[in-house]
Amino acid sequence: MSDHPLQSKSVENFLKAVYALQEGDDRVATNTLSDVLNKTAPSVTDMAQRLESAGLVDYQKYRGVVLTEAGREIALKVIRRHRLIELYLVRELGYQLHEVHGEAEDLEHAVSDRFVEAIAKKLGDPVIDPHGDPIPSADGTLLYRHLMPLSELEPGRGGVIAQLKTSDPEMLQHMLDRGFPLQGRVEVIARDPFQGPTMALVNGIQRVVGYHVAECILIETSP
Amino acid sequence: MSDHPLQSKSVENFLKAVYALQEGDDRVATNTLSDVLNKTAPSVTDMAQRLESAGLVDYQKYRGVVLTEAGREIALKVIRRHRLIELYLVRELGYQLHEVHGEAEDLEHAVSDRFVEAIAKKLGDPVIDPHGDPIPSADGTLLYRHLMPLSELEPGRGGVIAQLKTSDPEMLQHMLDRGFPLQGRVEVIARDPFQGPTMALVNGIQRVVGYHVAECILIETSP
DNA sequence: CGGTAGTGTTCGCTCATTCTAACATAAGAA
DNA sequence: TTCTTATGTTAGAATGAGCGAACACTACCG
Repeated sequence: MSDHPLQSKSVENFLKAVYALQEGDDRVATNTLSDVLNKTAPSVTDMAQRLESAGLVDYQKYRGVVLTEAGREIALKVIRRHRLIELYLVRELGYQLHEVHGEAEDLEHAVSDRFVEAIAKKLGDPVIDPHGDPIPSADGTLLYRHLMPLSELEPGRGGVIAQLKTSDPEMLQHMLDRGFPLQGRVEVIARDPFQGPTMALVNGIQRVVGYHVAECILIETSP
Repeated sequence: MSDHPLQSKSVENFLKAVYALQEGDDRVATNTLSDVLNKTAPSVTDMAQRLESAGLVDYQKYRGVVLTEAGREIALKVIRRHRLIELYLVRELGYQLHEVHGEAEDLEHAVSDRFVEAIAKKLGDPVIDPHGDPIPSADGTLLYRHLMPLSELEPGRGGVIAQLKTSDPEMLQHMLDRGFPLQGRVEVIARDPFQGPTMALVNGIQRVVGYHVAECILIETSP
């Protein structure tokens, strides 16, 4: 079942990265992938060519890659695994939010479909992972929410913290340290210009956070 | 932490196999390993040489391998992982006994120490896995029990089924089908000669099982 | 003691994944 | 448009993991 011909850790990570970087129909540059995957550019080009001939991506010399339908399916499956595992680690095994990414990164390539569906069931078929990312359903459907970065919310506007968009454990920890937990009610008070810090009320307490971090705090806005 | 230089799936499986085959100080033949691991003989020799120079086994040309202390440590760690995972799958995720081996076989190479200790804790630091095998403790200690194969128990003698010593899901299922569950109280009634079937009472019900299967049903004997 | 059957090793290759160094192309500045 | 810098690609090599075919060693039989 999960023994497709080309299904190694590197392939899965490659497809996952392409999926993440490819908004809409934009082609993803090999060098961008090389950064994200921490591989040298030639390695990426090579993988792109191999996956092209496996029918998982459409690769064109000097023009980057896009996922084919087959590639997208695998990417979504891997993402489903990843996010379910993260949630499972938090809910069942007492992991802290900042610890789960690394662990899931390895496990997602080792678990069977049987395992994934067992934990999904145990968790009650969740659609949101502990970072607030949507969990693709088994058939590849994603919950859609219109979220805005905290950094773009006008003073006076507010909502609920819906997603902490970073896989860097340090940044995640920083967000929590600064008092921006998932599900927190937030209202922007002010923002300094020139990409300065944002001041906000979170659950009634005044908080401050830098611009680049605020970009990664996504808000489900309320009127 | 778990990023030792040479720690791949193949290495871990190799060490695990050597551990399992090496009773006492006997050297393990490369061809025996080649059978167990489902690899060709040259592959095994090759691995033996690589692990020799990594200091994990003592390999001597034409004389097979034995684990070094370092190799034994890794083997025990992998076995601990494997057995804890099996128990976890049964207890927490509703797996059937015959399903766990395969899944654990993959997961054991992907989980972190953090994960292993989290499930160990959740399970209450168990010392026996769902097949009745002892689970090595974190520092490598194994519960010792003196067990006898059902096939060697004289008629009239009995005890408790302590271990189902097979990793073949089919055989495992067969044992359960024939009415020999772990923890069952068993008393041998009779045995046919020439490696014939054993007749026994299990939890008061009369059961029959073939010789080769009875060899794999281990009994904690009572007087 | 010598020869053969069986066991174990070496050789030479392949594939996947990665790297560095050298080359090629595209795109914007002049 | 030409040139330069950015960005990408090929070439060539290494490593880990395997394989089949050919060779080497052991051990036992006579």
